[in-house]
Amino acid sequence: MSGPNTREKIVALAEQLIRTRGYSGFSFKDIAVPLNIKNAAIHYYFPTKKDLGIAVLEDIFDRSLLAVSDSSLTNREKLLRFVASFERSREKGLVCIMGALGPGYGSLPDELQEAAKAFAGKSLDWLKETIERGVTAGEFSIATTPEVKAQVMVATMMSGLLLGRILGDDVFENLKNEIINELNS
Amino acid sequence: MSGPNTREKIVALAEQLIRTRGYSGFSFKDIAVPLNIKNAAIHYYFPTKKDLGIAVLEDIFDRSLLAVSDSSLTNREKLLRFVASFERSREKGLVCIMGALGPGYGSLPDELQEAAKAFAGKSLDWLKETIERGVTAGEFSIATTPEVKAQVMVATMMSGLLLGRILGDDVFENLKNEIINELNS
DNA sequence: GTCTATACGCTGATAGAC
DNA sequence: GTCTATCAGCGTATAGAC
Repeated sequence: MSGPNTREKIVALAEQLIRTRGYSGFSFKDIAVPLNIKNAAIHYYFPTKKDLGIAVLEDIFDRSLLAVSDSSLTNREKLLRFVASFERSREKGLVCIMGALGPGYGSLPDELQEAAKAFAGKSLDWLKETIERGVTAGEFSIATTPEVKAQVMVATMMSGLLLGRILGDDVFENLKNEIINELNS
Repeated sequence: MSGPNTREKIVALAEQLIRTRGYSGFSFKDIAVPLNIKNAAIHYYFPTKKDLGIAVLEDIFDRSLLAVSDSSLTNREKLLRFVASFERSREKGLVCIMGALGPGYGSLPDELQEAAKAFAGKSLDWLKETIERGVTAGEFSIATTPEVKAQVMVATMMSGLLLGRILGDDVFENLKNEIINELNS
């Protein structure tokens, strides 16, 4: 009924669920029903829930790298794309994956914790290097180290999504603009 | 066995659980077992899980107001106390309550969503006013409006806790210091 | 106030047919 | 690949005894 790309549909829906309810907040049923499959079909692709979680993390990482690795872009443009990706999340009502996994982090399966840690580390490394290059190229300036600036950027955008959910779009917009404005100096 | 303050013990443990695992990540059993009571005893105090969640939120709000409402403090000192409260959370491995509820916000019971919204709104209002007064009194200066500055402050501290969990204390320290440094200008 | 007992749907997961 | 059938355990919640 659902074709040969069931696996991808499962991952896509699982991502959405994790990013709206958290890892402990979704079940196999939440995937099986909308996709018109049985939970046994999910287990065929992903032996355990943890495996599904890891697949989601890998999928997000691949896509976010792709969205941002166009070498014809300036470093400033890359960072703006990074910010824009949070804006698209906001529009869909999703929080970022780190924001989704952070609260329950300590009670996640070990492998999933490691995957999340690797994801976060690689994201911050990419940001740091992009900021570093942008500064060297004179595209913008920063008031602190590239590393701390990278942390401030994710922290602000991540919380923008979280607070935006609770308090409304204005908060997200304000936070986003703070980051963009600082990229113009 | 547990005396007349069972209710308070339940709320205290529930708070800890919500702030380590999220609302959907803890169960009545997680409370009953360590407290040596039966889950029926919890239901005696809190008819539903949602009621317990709301009680936790109210408890946190009362305590955080108390910690910060000493009128002999300068506004700058009050803000530093606000920052320090996140530091204590960090030491205990807890995220802030907004960070804990944000990810699953849309799937929380309606009443709990409203309580969280009210909590967040009141916290930001207090911050905004304290910042405003501090600026007027010449205790420090800000580069944006008090409202946006308040949002930046919570956002940074909140994410500090979330990212700190995944990536380690350094990240939290960096983020915290960014906020403190800006209070020295 | 706290317990025992119980309801009953949901949970992640498995075995085996097709 | 997907299904049916089934599992043991956990989830919140209730009734009624003490």
